[in-house]
Amino acid sequence: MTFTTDDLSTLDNDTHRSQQDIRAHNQAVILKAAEEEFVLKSFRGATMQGIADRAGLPKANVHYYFKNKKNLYEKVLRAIIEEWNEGLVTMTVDSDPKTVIEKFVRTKLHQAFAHPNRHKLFALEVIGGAPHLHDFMSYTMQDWALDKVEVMKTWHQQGKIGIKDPLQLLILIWATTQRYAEFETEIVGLLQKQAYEENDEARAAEFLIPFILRGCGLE
Amino acid sequence: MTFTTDDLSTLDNDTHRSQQDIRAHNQAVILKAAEEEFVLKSFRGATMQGIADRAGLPKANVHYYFKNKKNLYEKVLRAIIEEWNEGLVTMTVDSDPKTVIEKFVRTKLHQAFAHPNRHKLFALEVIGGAPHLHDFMSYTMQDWALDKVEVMKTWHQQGKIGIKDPLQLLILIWATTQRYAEFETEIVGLLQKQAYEENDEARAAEFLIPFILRGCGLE
DNA sequence: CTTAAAGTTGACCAAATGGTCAACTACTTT
DNA sequence: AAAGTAGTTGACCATTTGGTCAACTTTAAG
Repeated sequence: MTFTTDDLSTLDNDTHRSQQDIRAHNQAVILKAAEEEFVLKSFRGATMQGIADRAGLPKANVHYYFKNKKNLYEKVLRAIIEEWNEGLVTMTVDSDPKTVIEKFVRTKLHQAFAHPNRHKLFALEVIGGAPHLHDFMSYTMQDWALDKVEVMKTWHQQGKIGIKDPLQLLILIWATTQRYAEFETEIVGLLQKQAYEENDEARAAEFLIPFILRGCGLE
Repeated sequence: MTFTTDDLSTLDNDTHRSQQDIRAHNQAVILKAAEEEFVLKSFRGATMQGIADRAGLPKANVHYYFKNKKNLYEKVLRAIIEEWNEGLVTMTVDSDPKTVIEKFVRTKLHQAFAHPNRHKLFALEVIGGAPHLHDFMSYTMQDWALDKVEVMKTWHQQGKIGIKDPLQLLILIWATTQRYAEFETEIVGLLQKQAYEENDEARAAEFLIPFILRGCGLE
């Protein structure tokens, strides 16, 4: 898939458009609509009609671009995995723990605020037993995680970090960063706002990073 | 509601049972089945037939005890709110931060391991915009949270705690404890197990409590 | 300009599913 | 023991919804 979900409004409806543009544009519009609908209603609750309405297209047109609902859902999930891969931080035995951890937290937090719906969808999947993400979680993610755990264990042996059980640290970092996306509804309420504002990401980072570094015995 | 979901198998099928027992028993069986089905399939994806099968009863019998699907769902949600209320920790300006925070984390963590499905269902609700929990979150929860934030702000002014922005701490504690329930599938995989074992709660506590206390500048 | 290919869309269908109901059985009360 | 109440259940119905299709319009190619 080569299209993007950014800038969906570049092309006018009454201008002549190349078929390539039409494909890319419509697929992107549909994917965005589907993402919203799936987050709000979950897989079974989302309807093709609802997605079509959100995309401003007739239902049959959605089926023209995506074979069926499951296929569309899996295409939406793919974006999640791609973003996950972008968040990988290189972490070796020789890295500086403080630098690496700070960068990792900052990246994850930024992704959470940038694409909350993707994180929500990922969470919905995992909570429901990850039926569509099973392979990804059993291989890609687990391999990456256990490798990083080994690195951090070495750090601990070298006295560079005060964490005996790095898997728990990894879980904590994922939990605390992704939380701002997944529980947006709750947190926005606690902040007594209607939606996140620009500085909320910075406010979270300003709290989280020193907190986690202190927790690791790193300052 | 006065029945409980514990000990569903006390009563034999071929013994004569009082109608009171029958009611309590069947409602409990159905609620438990519904909880599982709703977690796995979400509200719309769960079917009354599926719940009935899981409960080992005909579908019409489920409708005999619960007016309709929405009603059943709301009854399941009620258990969540009740558990939430049990997790409240008294926290006043004069409390000892270390004691209170440790107890709070431990209680929340214990609830997460004891009733993962309830936490998953709560998360599903919040992610989907909390349509059924809106009042609870806007009043009960928010009042409690903002009150505790004020207490912790006072602690900070008194130099008893190194946290300027206690709301973020509250979010972090909820995130890290509830995570073990919500992301059970993922974490169990990372632990390379089929399911949590007895010591996994202790292992999480052993990591989390000192980590959070250090983060708060409390040891 | 003509032919082919791509995109659009209203109408339609089959399956799934929430909910009802009437007939039936099992308990409870007097 | 008889009458009344509570619980059980298969059969049924109306609605929703994923998916198809054929007729139609627009863009591309020769």
